[in-house]
Amino acid sequence: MASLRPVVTSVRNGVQHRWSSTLIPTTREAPNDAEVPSHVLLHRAGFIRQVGAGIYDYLPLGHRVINKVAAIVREEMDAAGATEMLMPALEPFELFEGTKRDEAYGDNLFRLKDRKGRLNALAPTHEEVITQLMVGSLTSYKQLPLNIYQIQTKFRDEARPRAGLLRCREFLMKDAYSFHLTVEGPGGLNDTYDAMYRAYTNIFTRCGLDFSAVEAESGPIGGSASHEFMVNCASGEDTVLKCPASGYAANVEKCEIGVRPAPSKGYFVGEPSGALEEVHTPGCPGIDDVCVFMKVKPQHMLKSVLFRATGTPEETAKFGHEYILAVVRGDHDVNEGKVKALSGCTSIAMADPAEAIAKGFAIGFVSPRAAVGKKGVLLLVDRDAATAVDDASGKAKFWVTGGDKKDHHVKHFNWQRDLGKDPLAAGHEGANAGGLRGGDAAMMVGDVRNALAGDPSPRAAGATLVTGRGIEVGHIFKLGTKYSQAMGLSVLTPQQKKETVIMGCYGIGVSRTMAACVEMSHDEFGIVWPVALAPYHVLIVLMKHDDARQREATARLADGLSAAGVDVLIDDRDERPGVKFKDADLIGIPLRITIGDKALEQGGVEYKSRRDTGKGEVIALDAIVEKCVTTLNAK
RNA sequence: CAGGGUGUAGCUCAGCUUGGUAGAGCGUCUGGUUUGGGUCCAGAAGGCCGCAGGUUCAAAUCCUGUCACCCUGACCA
Repeated sequence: MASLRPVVTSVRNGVQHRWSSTLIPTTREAPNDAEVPSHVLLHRAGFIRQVGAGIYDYLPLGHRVINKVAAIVREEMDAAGATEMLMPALEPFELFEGTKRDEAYGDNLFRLKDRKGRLNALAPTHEEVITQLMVGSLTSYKQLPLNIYQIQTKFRDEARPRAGLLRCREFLMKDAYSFHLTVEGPGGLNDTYDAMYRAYTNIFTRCGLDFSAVEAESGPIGGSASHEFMVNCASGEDTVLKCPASGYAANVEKCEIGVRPAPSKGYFVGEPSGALEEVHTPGCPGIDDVCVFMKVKPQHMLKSVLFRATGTPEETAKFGHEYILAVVRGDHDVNEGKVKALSGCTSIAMADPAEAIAKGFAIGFVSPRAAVGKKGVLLLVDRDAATAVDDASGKAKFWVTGGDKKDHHVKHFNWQRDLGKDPLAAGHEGANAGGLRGGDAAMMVGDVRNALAGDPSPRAAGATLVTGRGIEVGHIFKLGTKYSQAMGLSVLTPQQKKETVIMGCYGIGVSRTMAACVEMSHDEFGIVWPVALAPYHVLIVLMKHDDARQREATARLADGLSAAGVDVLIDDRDERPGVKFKDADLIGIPLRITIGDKALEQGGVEYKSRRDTGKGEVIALDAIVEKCVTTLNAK
């Protein structure tokens, strides 16, 4: 039985797989609930199948792509000094209670009871688990810094899974956690954060993706600084803003706005555009409804959004206000992070409508006047809303805003005449000491809206921001001590003092990266994989699967390619040529070699790149391996 | 969570308004034909009409409930 003895080799060959021996269920039509290109194409090309809402099978082709992404991630993480481990997806629920993330995540956290009735969670991410592990493992500064990662399935009970692999309830993620004694200096958090930034740049570059690194909010994970890595793609669900002059880039939640020139006459100063007039606007609580009903443009409306301070009673008392009313122009969006920053209140949420109505706010019809004469209401006015003169036309600014009673709006609102107090009054006290106009301590002017294309850049004078769309595939955070503090992770310093460990965390959506790549790189015929992520490098299309000469040429070619480290898929199906070519375009392997009588008569085979149109070129059999390797390496 | 939509063959869908024993195309299987961009012909298999209840002599069809999935928003390391 010598022939059955396993052959052990250290030579790294590419694989040779046969279409007829694997599962590649291509379809002519996609299921009707697939809408985005990546979902349609990954389904049609036989990479994925839906199992439930936000839950997918990764078929052999899909799995190979996932593994290629993961391999690149591993190489770059390892090269950056991180080491891999594996944590469980199933965790005792108490872990999340300890850090209050059961509340922070809310319904997004999968909960399940075991047979003993104990509550467990399916992990959406692993800060608690790894911090607990470190509490039992780290004792000395000598063990730091440390950067540990894993590639593992994550669970999030998304309110609305959508867009195929782009927003799933179960997905594959690489998450890394780093531990430090200091932020600055050698071995500090900043060192590792920068190393991860470089590693991520390497990873997504090697994947062949067109991406941007942008400044971001850190979200419920908490922490101080954060960057998102976004695949640039018109169909992306996130908006990013960039300054072409300085290279500054940020997502819309984070993006600062440069200096916006103040109105020529000053904030709030100017004559009314007409007599204040009440308009009956039945059933029109929204800006869009009112604009249609009253035939005004959104930029002539004042939008007032009510927030409530949600800190502890002590925190709210210290803050001094219970509600915050943010006013922006009707065509602008309130930015919650900027409301927090300007107000100085760190925990706020949209006010509960019922509660707000009970407090006298006519939700849906609120104007800035609603903040006047009530106790504990801070009024924040965006710079673009705090004007009374339209500098472009030189005329009085025409404002429509809420009537502060149900189903009514007012027009010709003027800040000085109609606010109910003098917005120019002196007395800049406390939180309002920023020097901007804004009446008393309960009123401020500043930046509380999302940045838009055309806004001044915050990093380069004279430059304006441009917008693009992106798909988030990576996110790095400086966590600080949020988890180490809560869970008691500390080490002894050289001075023999206990010091709380400083942490960072670094995520990559592995399965989402596959989908983002398809979103970015496809055409009307199918997927166009970059070489690095393609499930196979070369597809050999065997025209006559039972022709001896063609089979022999195919075998020789496949051996040559795989020996050179090239992954080969052989389409050996008994199908008509048209079917095979259509499927070849659909699954998007970078290089296609057709073996048929036509080219063989000339002693060659037909060679075609997926990106090229047309029929391809005939290459001599003894030159084709080198041609493929050269082309693949050049990409 | 709010609003909207869809559940009929592996996939795309028709049939439902007006109740009468289940249809097409694609795919699959068989035989023939064809053989370089989703051939052509003939035949076959394949359905708890999402599930439960109700109305009726009779329900894919009407009514009630329920579940699932999708879209828009809210939400979202």
